Amino acid sequence: MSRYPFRAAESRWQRTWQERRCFATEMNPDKPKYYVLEMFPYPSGRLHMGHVRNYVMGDVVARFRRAQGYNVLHPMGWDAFGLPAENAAMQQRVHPAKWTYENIKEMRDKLDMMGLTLDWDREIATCDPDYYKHEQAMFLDMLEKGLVYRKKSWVNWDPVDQTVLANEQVIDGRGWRSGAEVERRLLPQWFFRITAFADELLEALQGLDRWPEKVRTMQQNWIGRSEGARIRFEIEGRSDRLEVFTTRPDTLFGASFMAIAPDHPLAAELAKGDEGLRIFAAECLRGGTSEEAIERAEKRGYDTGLHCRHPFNSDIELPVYVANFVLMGYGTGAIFGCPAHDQRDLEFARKYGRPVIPVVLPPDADPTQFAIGDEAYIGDGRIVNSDFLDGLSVPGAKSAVIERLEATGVGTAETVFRLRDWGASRQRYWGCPIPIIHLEDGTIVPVPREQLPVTLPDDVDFNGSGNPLDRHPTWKYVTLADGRKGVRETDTFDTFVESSWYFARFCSPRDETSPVAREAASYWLPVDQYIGGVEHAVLHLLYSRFFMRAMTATGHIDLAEPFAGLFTQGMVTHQTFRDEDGNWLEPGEVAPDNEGNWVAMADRRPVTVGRIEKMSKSKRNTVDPKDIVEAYGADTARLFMLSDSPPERDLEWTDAGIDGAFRYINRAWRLVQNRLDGLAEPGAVATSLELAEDRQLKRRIHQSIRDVTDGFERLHFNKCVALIRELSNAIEDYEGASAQAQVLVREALEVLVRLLGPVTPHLGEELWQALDHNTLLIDTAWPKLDPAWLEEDNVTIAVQVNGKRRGEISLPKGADKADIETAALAEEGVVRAMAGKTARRVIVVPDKIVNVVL
RNA sequence: GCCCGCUUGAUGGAAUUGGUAGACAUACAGGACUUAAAAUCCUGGGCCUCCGGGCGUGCCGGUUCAAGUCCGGCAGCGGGCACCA
Repeated sequence: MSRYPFRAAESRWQRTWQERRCFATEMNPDKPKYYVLEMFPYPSGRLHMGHVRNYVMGDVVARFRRAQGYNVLHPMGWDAFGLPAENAAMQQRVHPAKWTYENIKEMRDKLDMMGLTLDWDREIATCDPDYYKHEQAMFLDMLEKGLVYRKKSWVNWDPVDQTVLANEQVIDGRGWRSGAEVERRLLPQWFFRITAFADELLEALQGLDRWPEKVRTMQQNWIGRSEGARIRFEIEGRSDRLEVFTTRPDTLFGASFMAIAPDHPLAAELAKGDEGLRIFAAECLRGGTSEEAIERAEKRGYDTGLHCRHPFNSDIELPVYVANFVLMGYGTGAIFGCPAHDQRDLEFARKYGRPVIPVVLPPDADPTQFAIGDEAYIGDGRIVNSDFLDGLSVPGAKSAVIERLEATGVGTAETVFRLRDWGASRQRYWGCPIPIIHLEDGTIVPVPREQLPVTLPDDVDFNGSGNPLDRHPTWKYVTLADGRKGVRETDTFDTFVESSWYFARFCSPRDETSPVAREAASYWLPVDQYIGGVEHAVLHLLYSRFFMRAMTATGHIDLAEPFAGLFTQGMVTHQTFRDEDGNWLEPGEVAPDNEGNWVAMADRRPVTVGRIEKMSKSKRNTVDPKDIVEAYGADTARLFMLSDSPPERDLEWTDAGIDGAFRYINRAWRLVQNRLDGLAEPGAVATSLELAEDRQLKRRIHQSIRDVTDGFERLHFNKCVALIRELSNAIEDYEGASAQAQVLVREALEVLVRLLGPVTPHLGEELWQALDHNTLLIDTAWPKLDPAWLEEDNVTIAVQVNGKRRGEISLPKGADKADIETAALAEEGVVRAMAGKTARRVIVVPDKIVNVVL
């Protein structure tokens, strides 16, 4: 039994594609464009299965769209700045640049073995000054436009990585990379004013109809828009006011205390003269948020002794507390407490003996009986105990209060966002330098444009704590043209800055004068299909949406939404194994013994089969793509990646699965080899078929074209694979041998090979050549659907009696209702099930189903 | 706590607008070929059955001639956010 010689074939076709420069892309206004992009990798040097799944999906889309006649842009680059390079520098004494570029080379080679249609002419690495010089210039443009600013702020400090983290990088109070508990520090930082676009970023989510609902919801929650009112309370004995934000101004008459955050300016001021308050505030602020998850249940407060005056009723006394549950980072850092209608306020009021005054009466409640127990009432109802608001609904009362607040100058309607500005400074060497100079007199000036880029120094000492740039003996000292002296900003950008615009750079990757050439950008952007992990649902995707708006505001581009279509693929998972001592074992180190129990191959000791988890080095459950490609070929790996599991779900890696894919590759190859004899000439198409079996195969061919096309368009790769296998099975089962049959088989095989092309491109080329074509499959058009052949001659119609299937009838398609009913009532199983009774009603859905109701 | 998603054979999963549940695979069982094994090919199967049929898409209820699909409630699993005023 001969086998498909995949090793020779794959390297031969990869060489052919490369020699003919098949994947080099150019603008062509006469063709519709299609920009497909996978989230670019961090060049760790290791290509893992998650990458492979991601890039294979993108490649299928690229090849499919190309066959459909699109001018496809499918580039690749490297998210090359970041901590691992610096860590490697410290541990292995290798320069981050050297380490990074060596990894890039390594990963490029590994990617190439998958047979991807990447246009390497457009390759970019974000650590290249030719890339980041544009980023520095854009930063200065944004600074001029007020989209960048510097402010001292509390930051999340990662004590292990010795750097600042963005809020998005803090997970459960721990650094996203180091896992260390985050501390708070007050540092001057550069911020991107993402909040300037808060409303727009939220509104525009509506239009992203080719994004997963889930991602849009996550961004919506992250931006977190709340409508309410800002109210200024008079403080007895002081001239200043206490400003609060509330979404429930309708409950203003239910207020019974005020609370401010421990780090509120007023609290800080009072703490100077109040030792107890200072200790209390310090306790509240200590530590990360993770420990607080436990003590969260407890609401704690400190009475400042101050009192606020209720804006509409001077009889209501409002003592001011510093409270641990009020956050400085949201609203104004101060609230009025309305215990009856807010759970936190209720718990606080019960503890500190503040009155609980219901002001919203639930619709079905008895006004004389209603009282608040352990649970605040947060629903709608009729306003009571509230002076001029009595009798109004909640929304009605909101407007009425705001109107009165504005009339009396006490408050205003206000919308606040949970979203905060993006702190982008990092105290690290291996990042893009922030092009700023701090002069001796304390002023801060941009690096003069003609001096850009500010490049990183090569001679750096990585042994020491904090930022190596800061310790460099000479790099940071500068003298301006006018003689003023200063030091460079030694912070570098968060690496999310680079990834916020790389997709735009791919349009004109070598442009010297601008980040993106206008013409190229307007031709290629937006990205039509972006594919990557859902872990970037908020961070990278939100920053990129901001960056396009900021680049538009600074005149670099004219685009709001970078990604018209987004797809988030699932992870690649694998079974885990542990030995008796609890050590993780690699899949290659274990095997089932004769009784089917898993044992370690080395010493035959029993092994526990653990959970199926994401492939990771620490669990040792990874499979190296290189091993798979060497053993089975790239096409097998590609096919397996796309089979069975829907792409948005996790894919469990199994040996049985890869074997199954490998078997199909060989089977498809044999199918073509076995049919070559006597086959009609290339391109032949069967017409006017008489035999039923011929017509059936012809119909199957066109159904396959229709359904596979639809499947690829919706990225339903698993269904496409199943459909292609069905077509293979149909061709295998077809037994016709006439001259006409040889034409039909020729047509069927050519369609099969073209449908397979995006998934298994090397096999595709091999079979296309075997079918006597001297063109490349990569240059061949997608098969054309002829809807005329989709029509069935006869249709099978199921017949139900009282909703239960009792038989089926076969009739010409389009038979009229009366004929269908007659045939259905005469069907043997139907007659038996009716047992002599008369049908009360017969429902006929032509060509589909009949239901006889007794 | 709040928000979102998911739940279909032994397993991964199919099933446009409600219209023959289980496509396509994987695993398994039986057979063919072989000295033998691998590979390959063929056959089988949701479960139960007195062979008429009965029951089946997490559970309970509803709408409908007809529900995996729609509605209400519940449970389990997964994910996101989390003292957001």
